[in-house]
Amino acid sequence: MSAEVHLSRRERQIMDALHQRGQATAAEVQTALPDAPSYSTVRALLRILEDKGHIKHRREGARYVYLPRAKQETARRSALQRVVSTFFQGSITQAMAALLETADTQLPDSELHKLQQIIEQARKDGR
Amino acid sequence: MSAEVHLSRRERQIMDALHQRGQATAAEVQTALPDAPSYSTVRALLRILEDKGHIKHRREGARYVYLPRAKQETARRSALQRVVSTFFQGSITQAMAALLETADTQLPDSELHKLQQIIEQARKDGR
DNA sequence: CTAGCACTGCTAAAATTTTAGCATATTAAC
DNA sequence: GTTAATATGCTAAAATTTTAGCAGTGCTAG
Repeated sequence: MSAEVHLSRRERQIMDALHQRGQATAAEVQTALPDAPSYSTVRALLRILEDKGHIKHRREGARYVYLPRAKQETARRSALQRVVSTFFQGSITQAMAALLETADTQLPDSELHKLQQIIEQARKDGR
Repeated sequence: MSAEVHLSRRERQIMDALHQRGQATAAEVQTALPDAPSYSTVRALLRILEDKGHIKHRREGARYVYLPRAKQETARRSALQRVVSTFFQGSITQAMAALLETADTQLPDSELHKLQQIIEQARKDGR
């Protein structure tokens, strides 16, 4: 379990695929990768990632199902923090504003309403 | 200018440093990198990134100041999209909710108020 | 129980990335 | 205009990453 924090290009791609899906078999990961490499390549990388402690696997019949070791919530949080600090100088408000504009189409009013409620709640909690 | 989209580990680190700062000299990039490599290593990578078309440089007296070639807004947008699709199954609302909780400390009420206004505006625009 | 299929483990070669160092250029001070 | 300090350009070696393929294992159908 090397404590390496910085993933290589392929390793990151695989972690992304797993985060997106929650879990996946080697074959699923393979098809999910850009410029999909050979099957045995994917398995080698999965083994490396497991070695490094980033993922774990569960046996399911004949095969392994891989999943991230960190809780989804933790992974989400740190991904967001990275983006906010790298691209928005740490301003959560700015990031949220950009997020609103990111939508391909306008968010449905119901979603916007939800957001208003969430923020309203945060304001109350803050007191 | 190879059209390679997927950056290597170091390349990504350098792009992050540049995005965070807007622009930087080779020396500044060097100190910004985790496990800072030698100066000439940084210069080599900067040249490679420029080759690939990801960054450009401006001469400033004796030295170069490097900066991302993509507009900040574009970079921000695609970074957010990646996070939303990888970690939030595409749900902007969920991402925003998580963002609110991400704050180390509660966001100041004034910021929350700003957000409410932004959302209010979005609702109006949506009509 | 056994053959066929689909999977994993491992090893080593290929490809890419990362690195240092030497050669050369530019600036600024004197 | 010389010199010292600080840059960049380039090349090739070192290190890491990525890959394929072979050997072995477990499942499942007949």
